[in-house]
Amino acid sequence: MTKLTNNVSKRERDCLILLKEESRGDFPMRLHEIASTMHIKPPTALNIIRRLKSKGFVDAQDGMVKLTNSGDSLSKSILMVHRTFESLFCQSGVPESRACKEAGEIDFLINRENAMKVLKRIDSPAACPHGKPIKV
Amino acid sequence: MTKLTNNVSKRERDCLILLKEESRGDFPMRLHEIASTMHIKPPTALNIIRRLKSKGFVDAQDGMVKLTNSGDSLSKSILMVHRTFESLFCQSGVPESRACKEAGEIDFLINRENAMKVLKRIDSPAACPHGKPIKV
DNA sequence: TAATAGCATTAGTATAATGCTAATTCATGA
DNA sequence: TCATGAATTAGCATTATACTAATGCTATTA
Repeated sequence: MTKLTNNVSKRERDCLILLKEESRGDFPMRLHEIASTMHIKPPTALNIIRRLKSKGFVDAQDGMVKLTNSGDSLSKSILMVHRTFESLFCQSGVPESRACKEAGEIDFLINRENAMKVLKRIDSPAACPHGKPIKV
Repeated sequence: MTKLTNNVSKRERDCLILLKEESRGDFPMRLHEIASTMHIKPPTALNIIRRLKSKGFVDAQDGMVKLTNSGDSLSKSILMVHRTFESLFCQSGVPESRACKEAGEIDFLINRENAMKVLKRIDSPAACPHGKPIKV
């Protein structure tokens, strides 16, 4: 596969973001919850979780899955990039939902520092179109 | 793999762009030339070429490889996106070579229409940092 | 307590993309 | 004619992605 900046694949990215956004506080997610949200079967989800675990981004035990500190900061970083580009697309006139989708395809591929520069270039909006803060 | 907007993978993208930029006029490229430029072995290059052929983006015969009309317009489209984002990164203060690399990771994933909107948002530069025209 | 329901996990399979080496074929020029 | 260079084939490996079927485990309920 392509060599990735953060060393996560698309589905691993999806899973990280899911964990970051769905887990309220320290409350971990269950495997079957992850699977159904991602529209995949539990064994497939388990596979993704396993890869994330081997990379040190999640802790998983008996189907309870949560981000490690490292996974948490990676998620934050990806979300920052995501919201930056989402904002760019929206400012450019791309409808919100398409902007979000488009940003999701690239947010895990773009270097954090470069995204922060882009954020300044587009006038440092404080929040993405959904109202979520960009700098976490 | 991820479902891609243009239905090409990273290496297929690399190969398309190579063919677009290296072929002078109708002059096709040789397989071994493609392979060495891409830093891969001929059989690996052949594989990529075969996939591109099956998607209708190149014609290949006896190691002579050239873009079809469809491959040519896809390349143009990817290059437009590439130069747009390269310009964005440069305008943001990312050094030219890193801007180019970063753009290359995402140019084949981003929708043409959305990129055109972004181009307007960043003041419609006529050329990318290397001086190549953005709207081909 | 024993059965079952629900969830996790294992095993096995498949596909696509990416890459390699070794062997073979084929044409061309010395 | 023979050697060289190039393309191609065959075979293999890895990673990411996804599935089904079978198994295991736990906790609740009848």
